[in-house]
Amino acid sequence: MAGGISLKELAAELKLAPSTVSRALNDSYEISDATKKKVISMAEKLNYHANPFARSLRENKSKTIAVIIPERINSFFAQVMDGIEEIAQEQGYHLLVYNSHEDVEKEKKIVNLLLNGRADAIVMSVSSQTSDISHLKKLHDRGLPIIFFDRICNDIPTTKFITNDYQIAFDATKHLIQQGCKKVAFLMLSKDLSITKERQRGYLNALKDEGMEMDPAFDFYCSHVEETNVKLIREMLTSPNKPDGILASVEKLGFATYHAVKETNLRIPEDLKLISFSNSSIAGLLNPSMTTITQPALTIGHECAKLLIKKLNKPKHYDLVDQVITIPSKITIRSSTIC
Amino acid sequence: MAGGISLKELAAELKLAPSTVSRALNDSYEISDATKKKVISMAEKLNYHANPFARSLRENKSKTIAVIIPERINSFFAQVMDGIEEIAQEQGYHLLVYNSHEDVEKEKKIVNLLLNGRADAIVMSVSSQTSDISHLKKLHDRGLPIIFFDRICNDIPTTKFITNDYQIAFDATKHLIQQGCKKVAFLMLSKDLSITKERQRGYLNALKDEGMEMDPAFDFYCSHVEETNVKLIREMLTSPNKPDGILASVEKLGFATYHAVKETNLRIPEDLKLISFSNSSIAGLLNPSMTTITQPALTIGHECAKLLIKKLNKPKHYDLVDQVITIPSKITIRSSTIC
DNA sequence: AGAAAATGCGGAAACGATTTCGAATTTTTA
DNA sequence: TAAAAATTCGAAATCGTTTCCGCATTTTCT
Repeated sequence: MAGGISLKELAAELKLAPSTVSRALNDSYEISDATKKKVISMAEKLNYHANPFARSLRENKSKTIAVIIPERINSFFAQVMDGIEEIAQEQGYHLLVYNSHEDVEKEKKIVNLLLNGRADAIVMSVSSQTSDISHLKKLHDRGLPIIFFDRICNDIPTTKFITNDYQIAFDATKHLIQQGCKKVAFLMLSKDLSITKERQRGYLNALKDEGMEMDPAFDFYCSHVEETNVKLIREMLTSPNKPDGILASVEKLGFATYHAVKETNLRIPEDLKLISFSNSSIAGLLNPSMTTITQPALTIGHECAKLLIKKLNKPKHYDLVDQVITIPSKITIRSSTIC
Repeated sequence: MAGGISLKELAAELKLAPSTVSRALNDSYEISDATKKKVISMAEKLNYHANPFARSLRENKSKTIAVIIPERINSFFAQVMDGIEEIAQEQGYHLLVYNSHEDVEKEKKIVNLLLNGRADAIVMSVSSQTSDISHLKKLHDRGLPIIFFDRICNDIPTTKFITNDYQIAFDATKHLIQQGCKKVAFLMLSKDLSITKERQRGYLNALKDEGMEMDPAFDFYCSHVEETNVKLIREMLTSPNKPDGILASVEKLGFATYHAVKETNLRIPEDLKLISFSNSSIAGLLNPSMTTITQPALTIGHECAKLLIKKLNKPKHYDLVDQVITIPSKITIRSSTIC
């Protein structure tokens, strides 16, 4: 820093030893209240700020948490980020944020960047392309605390936070069927994703539970290219064997369906009922408004950060045990599923 | 780090001096190719990673840029972030991200956090509450490079990136009038914001240019509380003296207007025409689809990062001269402004 | 061939904080 | 009042890099 003053200079100004000044600023019991006052007021007067790198070097911790998300323009991830930041900030932690853009190669690069200890811990949701997890294993093997949320890695023994993916997808599918859907399709990003597996399981079990056959054509894989998805969905919706209900396993596919329905003579909800995972407040603005599965994004962020910081503050007392913690979602029924 | 090996240990393993190893890894001309090879291969074998804090301490730079935005759930800011990250990553910079939540007190806290040199530079867009800028002045006076975008601080002599706020608001207002609007209202967040000043100027000048009187009731200040805004806008829209056109100066107010219009017998665009600043792809999904002013968010992010990194890499050769760089927006005409 | 320059590397200081160890002074205790 | 204990502070080591300075050895030049 340009005008920065060091501890040593501050000590000289006070005619004290650097060790004394350091202790005074850290409120050590070894220092008298009198000198503490002196030191603190002089520090303020001279605008002293401890160099974070010197401290990190010495203490071997950076008070920094890295967060890796697969996309930024996504209300769910944005809310989780807000939740993490809220807790982190009140605990004096800083956030290093990375966007993998659903690209496993980018994700690997980011992970490699974090191998040097720049961050004390990691919170992440994997990209939809991530099936090989050796890069994440390496991180974990190095002893870096890591927590997954939403799109988790079951093979890495640590704590994960998710929503009740299976149950809520089950409920959502049931809801569609109850509203009269005979042919329900399931839209997903990638079969490797933990969330698609669980949500798909809920979808399939709901079908089975209702004695409905499952049409393989309705297991609908999408890409991460918006235009392609819209085109594919539209093709499905205009084919002879078209579904009359859709469960979109991620927000972007819900919106893509609305896009696809436009320039089509299909009507929602009369011809097609739609329910989608989404945390966007805009769902209620669409016409017809969209029935959504809303994840507890802020809470997930809070819990991730709380647990991680507990672990970081007392490494011996807390452990990131290998478990999956579930925080339930809520279904908000709107016009896209009821005539 | 747990399994981390230090430069000294690596040097011992190689039977070389730490200085030599450091130079070899940094590709110094003083080291022969032979030993460079040896050092590099051994470093890879032993999984050596340079401690970033030791380096930062020594070099007095952190390869880190702090970004402060007023809200995260906002397609414009999210896109700018993506743009910044793209350039930053390819130049080896990390991003520390903070959300001020439109709260000037939070903004001050964040800024104070950055006074210790944790970040080499700052990119920011101020909160809507920010009128006193002493905290930002302090930052700048300390010599920390700082760049503003969108919501800028004219009183701080540095480079700022904005869009053609005046002109595009002028054009948008003209567009509304051309579509038959007689009474156009202007929705804004806070009068202190640089963007509202410019956009309002464009709006007012367009009215004047068309010989239209400006009704003070149509200068419409909103809060940052979503529900309040919706209520206020609805009241305006159902009052005797109601506008037939609206220019929303930020995305969230455009959406709030759609919300307000619901549960009202007003029709867009027949009774009310609306154009809003927005970078959301969902604008096209609304019914009727929303005419928007789309800012070059990604480009703004790119340019901020490029300039800042140029400055950081060659502090002597580049300066953050006191100027405002304008990158034009585009109006995307959709159904909310044409019958 | 002898001086000058270039090459290749090691030693040690420095960055700015924290902390261990120790010492001096003051207070308490017997 | 002498000894023990508590209080308060200083000197120096340490974290892991980078870099200034120095020193051989080899190469180049005249």
